[in-house]
Amino acid sequence: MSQTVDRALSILPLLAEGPADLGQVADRLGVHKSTALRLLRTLHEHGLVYRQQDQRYRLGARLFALAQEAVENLDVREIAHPHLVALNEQIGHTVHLAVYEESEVLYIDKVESRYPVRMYSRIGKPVAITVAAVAKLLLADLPEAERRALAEKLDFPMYTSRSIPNAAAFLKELATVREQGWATDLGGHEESINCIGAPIRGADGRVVAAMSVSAPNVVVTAEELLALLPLVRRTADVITREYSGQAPRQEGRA
Amino acid sequence: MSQTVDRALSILPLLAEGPADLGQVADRLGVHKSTALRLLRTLHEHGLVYRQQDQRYRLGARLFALAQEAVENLDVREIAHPHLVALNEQIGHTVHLAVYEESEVLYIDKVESRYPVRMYSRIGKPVAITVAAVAKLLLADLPEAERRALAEKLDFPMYTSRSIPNAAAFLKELATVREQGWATDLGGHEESINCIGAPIRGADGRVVAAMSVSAPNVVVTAEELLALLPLVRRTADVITREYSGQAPRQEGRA
DNA sequence: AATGAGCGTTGCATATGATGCAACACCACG
DNA sequence: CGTGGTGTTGCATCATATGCAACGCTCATT
Repeated sequence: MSQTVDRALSILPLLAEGPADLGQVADRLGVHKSTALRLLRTLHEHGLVYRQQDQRYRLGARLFALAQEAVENLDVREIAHPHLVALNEQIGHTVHLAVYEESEVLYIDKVESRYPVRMYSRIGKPVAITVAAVAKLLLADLPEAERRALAEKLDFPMYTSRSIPNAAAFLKELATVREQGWATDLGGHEESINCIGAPIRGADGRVVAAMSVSAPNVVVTAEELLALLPLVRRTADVITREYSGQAPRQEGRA
Repeated sequence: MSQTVDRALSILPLLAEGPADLGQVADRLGVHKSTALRLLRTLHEHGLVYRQQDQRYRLGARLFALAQEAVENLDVREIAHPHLVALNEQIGHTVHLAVYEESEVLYIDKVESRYPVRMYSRIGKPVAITVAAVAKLLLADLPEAERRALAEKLDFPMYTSRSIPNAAAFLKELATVREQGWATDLGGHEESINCIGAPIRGADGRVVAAMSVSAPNVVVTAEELLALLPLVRRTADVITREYSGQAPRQEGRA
């Protein structure tokens, strides 16, 4: 809609691939160097882009700060967090919280199992949308049309032999998930990892987030993990109740 | 430099404070609603902004993805990470990695303590720049003029009675840190938390990052923590060697 | 039901502001 | 001491962002 802004923003994903110099940016944008320079300068002033010693540009620090603040303002996350921690303390495995947005599913919180300390950095990473339990839960609740459209658009990479192979199978799986109110991923993403998940709903009954528990089958078998399902669903329900409870997001700040 | 882009980008920090509707955005930008609409639409197309059901805008998912990719492209981080993990396994406390950029110091990696008492910090979060050990290390290496200018510009909040109170004391502390090649923060940010840190240098000898170990004094006393200093410094040196790696050219810094 | 207030949205005329050009400055390299 | 590759600046042109006013919609009020 706004050409100038559009061009400027196009620089960001470009730099996400790695640092680039002025000429490269100008070329990839298809604009004059001087134009690219002005855009980069503006991005720079806002801290979204940083210029390293060799004069090349890369993504800047404010990006983190923004993503940071954004995630902290998500009220589902805030409400859910203590419950996720409690669940984690009880059963020990990794617990995830995810939301759906603009054809992507992404983790917005994670509590690590007591295993080798993993990176915080997976938060924000797009989820394997065709196989993850949380993805199934979130997509299963989309309106029919949107669900169908999305399924058509997706790729179905065969991470493992048990990955969901195509749109038809995917839609069928979503129907099941929708029906039963919980979801699994049994080795569909990584051969040895199983997940079980349950939905968190808003006051209107729509699914606003999904949580899951993941564990490698060297630790617990799929059956043992499934035995935890009632506990997981109960946790999700508690969060749902608190989230849809009153109306704590009635007003922002002023 | 580019007014349109400038305005568009100004929307991001504004939304970081919390969701806002079109009118609010237009007001705070001082532009017509229709203008704000176009800017928001452009931001939306790039996924930086998301429109929730109530039509209000908030920061979008791509922001995470970008921050994600950005941090993954930092080579210091990549090289340092395994060493940080190893150090954490050896001593158990929380380990941080931070860089300086544009008058801010921010964490780019963190390995959690194995102890139940954890420190609140987040990757991407700006560090308390006047007191943190990593901040001292990074700032101590700035050119004289820049260091002085920055010190003048800073606020010196008294987080605790041991916080550094003013620019003069700060510059003095930086001189010490510069001299000795390591830094501490003994209860300067939170009364009960101590940190020790060491610098990581590039091939030219300039400090490119800083690492620290933090522990609450209910777990280890400051003296016990300081006893770990040689270990921390050694780790930092190993990272430095690997990072400034290939060309074993002796640096020209004295 | 009817009315109106408050919000987001659209098309359009205007001139602001973004653009590409060409010339310049700088550095590294031969 | 040139020469080719950078990044940078000032400027004339016109593309493009802007504000306006009118419209459509939803919701609350009567």
